[in-house]
Amino acid sequence: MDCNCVSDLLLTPPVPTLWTPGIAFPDWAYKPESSPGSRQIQLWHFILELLQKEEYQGVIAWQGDYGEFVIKDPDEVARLWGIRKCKPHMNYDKLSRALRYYYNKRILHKTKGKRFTYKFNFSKVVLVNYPLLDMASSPFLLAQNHFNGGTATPDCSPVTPEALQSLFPRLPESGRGPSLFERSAGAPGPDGDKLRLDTFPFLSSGAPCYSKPPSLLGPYPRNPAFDYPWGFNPYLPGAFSLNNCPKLPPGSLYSSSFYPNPLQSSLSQLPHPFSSLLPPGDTTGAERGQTGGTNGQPPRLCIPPYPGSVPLGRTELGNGGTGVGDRERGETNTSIIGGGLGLGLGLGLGLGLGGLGVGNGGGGRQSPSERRKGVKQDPESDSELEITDLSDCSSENENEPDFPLRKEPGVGGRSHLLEAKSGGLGGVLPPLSSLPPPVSPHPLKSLGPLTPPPSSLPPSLSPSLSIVDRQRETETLKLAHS
DNA sequence: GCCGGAAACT
DNA sequence: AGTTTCCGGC
Repeated sequence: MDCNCVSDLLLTPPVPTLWTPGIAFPDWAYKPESSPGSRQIQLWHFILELLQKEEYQGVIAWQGDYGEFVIKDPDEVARLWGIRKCKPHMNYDKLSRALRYYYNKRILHKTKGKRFTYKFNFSKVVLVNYPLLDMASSPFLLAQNHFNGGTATPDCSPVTPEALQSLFPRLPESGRGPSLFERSAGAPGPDGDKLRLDTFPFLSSGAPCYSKPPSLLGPYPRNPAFDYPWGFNPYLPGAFSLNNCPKLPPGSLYSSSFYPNPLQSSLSQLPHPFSSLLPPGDTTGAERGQTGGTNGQPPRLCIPPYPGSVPLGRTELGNGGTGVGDRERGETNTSIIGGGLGLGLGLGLGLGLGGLGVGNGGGGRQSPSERRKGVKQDPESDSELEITDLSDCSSENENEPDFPLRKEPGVGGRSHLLEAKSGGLGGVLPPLSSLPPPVSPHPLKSLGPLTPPPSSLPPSLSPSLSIVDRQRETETLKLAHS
């Protein structure tokens, strides 16, 4: 029997579902071209997913520093992961091994001295998620530099609303609070909207812009405020569902209602350093702990007051950065945008969101005991087997027992929990009380699906294209169009 | 508990 | 590639 995990649901209907407005992780993020199974959820995705859900707070939760989380119930997390991956024998030991592989990738690192505590390197996560982002011209980068306190170079042109618009042509309009756009009279709709720059205070900067940001050239001193400048927004409703192992109606997993308006949520949850720059009146309703949820759900984010604004600037970071070298270990929290960009531009954004191996099932895989000479008993024996909603999640090996199941916290109620009306974001935001320390959300993340690659587009416009190629192509197309 | 090598699996 | 599985070592 096959394991109907996420991949199955994601693979058919190819793109549309994935491009549902508001989806946190666009289709391309899953690197469909990389391998047949590239859409399978990755562990860190899963971790983030758990982290953002209140029902799993007792299992795993943000704690401590930015991006730091504690696995309160390792066994349970492992079990859930096992369910997701259809690996009945998953345990914390194995899961943690997988987590350790993230050390090298700079996605995670261990918080030394704290049991079961890890920390996300959000910028890496972001980079991984935004391979298409033109970092070279992205004003966001500038912001980063600004926040890093770099020095200016003369050749910076301002970021115009038009520029932003071109960068993020599909920025949706937020449903509540200050709109991200100002409608231009003549041209309603996305194309007629102008991005409200005041909504992106962090984009502006009178400060310096760099032809080559220092932060890209190497590690920079740790500054808590900038640890995760483009952090993955742990508050964002997940792009994943815990229970996609069982057959569920696709809608329950990826319907637009499942996701909040990412733009709104992201922007309203500006990264810590940026959020502090928000104009007092410009934080969206979601902020300041208002009850603002459109669905009556409490807002889940808290944006600090706005100390002032900064002028705009644009940078020309043509060549991104240098590669990042060494792995980050321990508490040293370096990297971030610098390293990330370097990796992204230099290495072609190596990490993909997608895992490999389509759901799968099948396979004539040897059992561990067969594989190894040593006969080792699986600690998770069949003794406590139970079956719940894993019915469709067969083990990869017919001989293997099913999952030892415990109750799944809120699995059933999650979808409604996460429900958010399109355009509204409050609904999915976690309650302030459950907020981890302000972690930087990633504004771009929501902008992500800059444009779902229309099926009509030439194949070359596929996500697999390099940033540069893509850019060129896009421009070419534009020209052709005009 | 945590680490990371090694090999296998998808 | 991203785990999964196992394992020896600290």
